[in-house]
Amino acid sequence: MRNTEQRRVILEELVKVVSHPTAVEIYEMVRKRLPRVSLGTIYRNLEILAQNGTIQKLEVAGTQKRFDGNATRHYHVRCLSCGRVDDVPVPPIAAINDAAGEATNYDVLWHHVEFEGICPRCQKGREKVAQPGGAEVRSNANEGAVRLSTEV
Amino acid sequence: MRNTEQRRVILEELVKVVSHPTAVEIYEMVRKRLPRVSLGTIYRNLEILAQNGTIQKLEVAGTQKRFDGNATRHYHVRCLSCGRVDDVPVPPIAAINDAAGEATNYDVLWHHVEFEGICPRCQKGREKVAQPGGAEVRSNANEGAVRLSTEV
DNA sequence: GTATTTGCAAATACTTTGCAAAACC
DNA sequence: GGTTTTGCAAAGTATTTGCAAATAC
Repeated sequence: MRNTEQRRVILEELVKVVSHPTAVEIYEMVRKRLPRVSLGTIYRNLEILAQNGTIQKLEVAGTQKRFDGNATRHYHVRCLSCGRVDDVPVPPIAAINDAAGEATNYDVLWHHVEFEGICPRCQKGREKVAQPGGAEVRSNANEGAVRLSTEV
Repeated sequence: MRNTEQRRVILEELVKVVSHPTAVEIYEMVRKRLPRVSLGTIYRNLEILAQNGTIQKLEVAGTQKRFDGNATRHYHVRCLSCGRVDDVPVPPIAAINDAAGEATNYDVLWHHVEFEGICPRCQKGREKVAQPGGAEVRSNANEGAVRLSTEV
């Protein structure tokens, strides 16, 4: 895999934010640094990076796929009002894979959890806002950004 | 809401199967009984029935939405090999909503769980089959079809 | 009789792909 | 220099919508 500027910038921008942007949102972010980048390149590279395990492609509710610069598996929560998607810093419950396997005879490998609710902003009256309020910078500050524990 | 034949047949066909068909699969099922039905009508009615709470629109991984004639909330498992989606007869863990709420400051209302693994058929060698093996009739037989307990 | 719903077709939304030129190693 | 990747544009897939005719109540 070649180290192209486009690929590098896409990854840098995605890792920089805690939001879970769509391909088009990433396109807008990258375009500020590489104005001639194309949307096709964004999609191609996000796919490659996801295959790689460098990032995660999220299959959350809604029409667009979202991408997560944190490749460690973790749960997500989606705001029913504004659509934003946040991480849920709670240890994944690996044990339920076995229970599901017994109940279905599937060989269960993993699971995804998507909580739904109302985010703190929307609780404070900013209701029915369609657009998530732009990309937020990833930080280690303690603004609810509890560290994810390792998978159980 | 009017009781049209199309709407009635769509619901009947959906409730009849344990698979979680896509709109196009439902279209094919309904078309056998109402050959002149249109795909637009299928989409419009599935949307109405889901709003209603009569059925569920599932946001599972993949490009197409799937529909579930069982409106009670329950978990699902998806086969990584053939793509089929089955119910997981395990009681939902309502308690984790609170944990997620505390961890994120969201007002968490509910959650969805999607297990992923390999279904019994694919374990037996039928690998890499793209098409789920057709609609299966819903039954109360004990072929793994454990009754779902009520939401906790 | 009137409002809802249908079938049809066109439009929309998101993502993928073909191809020649450019970039990487 | 040969292969991978890019930008661009066109195509593909899933879903939604406008509208006149048909249907339910």
